[in-house]
Amino acid sequence: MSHCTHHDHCLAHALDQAETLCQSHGARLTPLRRRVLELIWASHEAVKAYDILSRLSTEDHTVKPPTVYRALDFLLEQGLVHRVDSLNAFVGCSHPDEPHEARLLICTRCGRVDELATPELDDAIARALAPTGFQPTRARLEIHGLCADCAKKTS
Amino acid sequence: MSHCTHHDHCLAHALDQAETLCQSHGARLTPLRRRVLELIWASHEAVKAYDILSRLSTEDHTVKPPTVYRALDFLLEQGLVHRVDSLNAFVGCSHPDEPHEARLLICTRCGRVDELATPELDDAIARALAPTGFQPTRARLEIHGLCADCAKKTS
DNA sequence: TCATGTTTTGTTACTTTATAACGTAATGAT
DNA sequence: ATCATTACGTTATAAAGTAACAAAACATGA
Repeated sequence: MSHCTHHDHCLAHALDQAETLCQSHGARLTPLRRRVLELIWASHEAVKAYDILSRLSTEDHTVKPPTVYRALDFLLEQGLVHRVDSLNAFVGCSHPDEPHEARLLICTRCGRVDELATPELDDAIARALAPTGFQPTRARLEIHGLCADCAKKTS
Repeated sequence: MSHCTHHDHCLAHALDQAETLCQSHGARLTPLRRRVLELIWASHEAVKAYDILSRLSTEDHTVKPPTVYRALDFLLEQGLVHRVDSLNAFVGCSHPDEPHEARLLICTRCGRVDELATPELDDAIARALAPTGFQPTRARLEIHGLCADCAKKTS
């Protein structure tokens, strides 16, 4: 998944997974919601709500902001996308089958966003939190820098 | 610092530290910038730019958004405040003397924002990152939940 | 099947958050 | 005092997000 020579596969896989997941959750992946997810998965970069809006607009001029934000809300609820707070943007979740917090690696050169899924990190956060008495409900980590590919090219 | 019965001390300390730091960095903590910092330190909660704006406006009606955002940019550059991406808001940095990444604990009940400064966490992030080849420049962690005080009250 | 409640989408209007661009004033160094 | 630099004022606009209500689609039991 890290090197994606045939991005169509990522896209198709993401959509398949979304269908399956929504069915098992009794959630309705409507054509609109599916289309938005598709636009988000058009790349591995974070996509802005208004970019989705303008792309949808070329197909259907009636689309307005609430349409997009509602679809995004749905996708967020289903865990199919993550919001990238530091960019006001949205990115497809690479493993929506098991719910998790967003741990994002954001390349400042190519824009690619990857997820960092390691239990060790979660443990470390839990351990750091323990002595504080803080009861977490949501923990989001966003790391900016150069992805491995871009680091190579730049060095 | 966690229990702050006399918040005036936090405020005074923060402003003193800011003066010292700016002097040692050759940066100018102008009255305006100082006032914005003061407003941010008026509480331990994250403050929105437009709230700062409206408070400043009661003193001086000429204040416009760029004024506030420029002051905020300065304070961010100097490491005197952190931006809370998940809230579009700003909070005073509790230890600006040693530069660091934002690791924020945000209480969803009382609004208080604290910093979680443990080298172990930084190490864990570095270790998690190592095998990916990702070269980080910025890493922000924002944890929402109940602070120790509010957790007690709620349980 | 059709009446009914629920969910989804359309629509209008607006709020909140943030920045670009350019002019003026204050400051500091020589 | 002059000049360069930095900070601040001002106007306008861009970008991001939501509230509120109407219409359409769907689903489900009588």
